Amino acid sequence: MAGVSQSAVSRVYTKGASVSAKTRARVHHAAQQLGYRPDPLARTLVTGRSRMIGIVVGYLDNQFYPDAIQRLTQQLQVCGYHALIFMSAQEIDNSDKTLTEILDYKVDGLVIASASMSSCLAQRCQQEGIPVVLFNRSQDDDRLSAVTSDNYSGGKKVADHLVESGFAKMAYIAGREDTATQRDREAGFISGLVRHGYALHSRAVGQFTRDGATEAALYLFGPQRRTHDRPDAVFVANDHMALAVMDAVRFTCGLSIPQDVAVVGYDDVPMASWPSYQLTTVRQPINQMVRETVTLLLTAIECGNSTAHEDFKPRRLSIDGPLQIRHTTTRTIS
Amino acid sequence: MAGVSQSAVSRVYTKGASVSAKTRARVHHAAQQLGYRPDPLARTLVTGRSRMIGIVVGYLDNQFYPDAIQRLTQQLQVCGYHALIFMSAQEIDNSDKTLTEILDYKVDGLVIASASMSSCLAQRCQQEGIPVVLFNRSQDDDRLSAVTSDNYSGGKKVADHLVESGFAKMAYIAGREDTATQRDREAGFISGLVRHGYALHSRAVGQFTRDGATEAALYLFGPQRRTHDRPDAVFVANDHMALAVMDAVRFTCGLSIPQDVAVVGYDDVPMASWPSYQLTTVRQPINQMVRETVTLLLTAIECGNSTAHEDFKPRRLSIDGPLQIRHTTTRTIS
DNA sequence: GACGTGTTTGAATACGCTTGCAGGGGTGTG
DNA sequence: CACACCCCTGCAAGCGTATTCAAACACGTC
Repeated sequence: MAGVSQSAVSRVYTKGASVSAKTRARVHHAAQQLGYRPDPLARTLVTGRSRMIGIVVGYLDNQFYPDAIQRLTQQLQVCGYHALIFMSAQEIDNSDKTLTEILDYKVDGLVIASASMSSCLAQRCQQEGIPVVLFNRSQDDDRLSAVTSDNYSGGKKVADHLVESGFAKMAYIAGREDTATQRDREAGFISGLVRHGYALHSRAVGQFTRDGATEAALYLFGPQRRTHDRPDAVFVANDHMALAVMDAVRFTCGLSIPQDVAVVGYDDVPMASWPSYQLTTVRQPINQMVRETVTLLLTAIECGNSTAHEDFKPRRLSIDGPLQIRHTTTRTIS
Repeated sequence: MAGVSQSAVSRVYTKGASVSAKTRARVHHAAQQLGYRPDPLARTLVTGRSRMIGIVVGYLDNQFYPDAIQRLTQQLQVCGYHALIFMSAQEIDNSDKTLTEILDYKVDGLVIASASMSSCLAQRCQQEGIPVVLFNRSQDDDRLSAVTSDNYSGGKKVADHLVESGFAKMAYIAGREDTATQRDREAGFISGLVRHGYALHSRAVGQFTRDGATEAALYLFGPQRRTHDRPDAVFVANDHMALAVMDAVRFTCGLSIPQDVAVVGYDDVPMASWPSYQLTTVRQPINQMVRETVTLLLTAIECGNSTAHEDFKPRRLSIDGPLQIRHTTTRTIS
């Protein structure tokens, strides 16, 4: 040491502590020379707060998630928190192991962005006293905070656009049926169609996976379909699947987009704007969603810390996102 | 407590400790009822080992990295370690902040997969006593372990394939010039060309970014090029850029692949096999690379733990990967 | 029953930090 | 000068675990 007691040192590195300018300078100087830096782990041990936020994510194939993780991480870093990323394998028996792992690491809060994570799991975390925010995923249980884009309104916008563009036989390719995200997008879409006097022409399920979407596309547009029985537009529950659908439609079914079929996705992942796809899609306002998620989570953390952690009301935000119109729905008038 | 001392409990949860079957049973039973589980943080505090591995990555736009992270995480989990992911913003002044953050979290080891991380940073970590393995990235400093695919041999295979397929005016689009990965791929490619009596026709730099690659493609294939001065094949330093090149070549330059230009990439990311691209590329044997990386790292950790941590020899592995031939280089004989 | 051997066990200490508490020195007021 | 008051500071008690050390114990043997 160089001059003072150990508690003085601690206070230098604690935000709201009272230290004279003189000792602070001395400590800083000594720390510089010794290369000393306070150990956050030991700090966690005594304060109970780790300044780590867990991010639970299912898979990274869908470019939307790497993108979201990247922004979440950065935003958290700005607020002095660090992200701890958990990959929840989609197997069910594993989810319990994941849970205990998360609790082990004493994260201060949790962002769950994985549709494959059982819903009770989130609840259990919440009950253990750590705040949870669902990201791009909602749930019936309204004790959980959630941030999503406005899926219902998004679906509706797609319907409006397709009708206005002159398409008539609208199909839908669904994600996993057990997710609210999927339900809302479809409900919005169908309600939009109905409002214009249309009904859903046909439907298939793609499970949010590329393979599932490919299969669904083959079902809707494969050679077994007669031309008059074939949809002339399809809304796919997310971009990850929509890109697969475009590939299948073009290269397996030999149809052209948008002349034979219009395609619309949801998310506006980077690839959607690539020249090979030029996919019309509903943009998720990801920056805003990330900001809200972090705000919500940190508020809950502060709140739970200062008082009994029951007084914080969970909120469910759904943020409106614009329809990004690109080539897959713009018919060249011939 | 239910019956025994605290040290006994500790021993129950420590691997090589001697506990009678009776106490073990009693402790387990009590733990079950109390919902007790040992706190890994407190354990870390006293043992100095956290069972966490840091993964440093620059950006996730290039699908290769999410993919790698996913596999690394899983592989580490199997070995009882957990991955802590650090996103190093590419700004230089930030890298120092990143470093201290990493050291703060007392990771047992580090995988660096970010080309944007200054090389001295890795060294400093190494000097602090935490083992480092470079992933998909090599370096002149041979005190650092590294796992890469055999970039030189990969480049050579590309040259062989292009020559054998009858292409003659070979161009190359480079990544960031300051990376060994880039240098090796180019050197292998050129040496391969030379061996067949060819020379590099032209060259541009894409900086491993999509925008950079687009620009490079425009330089090589834009309208200012006369047909006779235009390459008929281009090897791009990675798939992420190669996809951008394909888009630019097709949609901006109006050329067709592979009739006007053949394109080859490196990595074999999932998108390379999508019907829209069908990109010929050198496959990175990612599973094997991940396995080796984890093995190397864990060995170093064990080693450094048992003895003075200087006896572990850094190793540099480069694993051979096959050329995946697809449509972008298969000229239909007309 | 005494003794040696090997296995369990508990008490004590350390890990690096925070924080409540009380004492010490300064300042302003009566 | 005495008093109250406030700002700093050091002391000491933890936080939940691993680990050393010596004591306790079980068992087999002579």
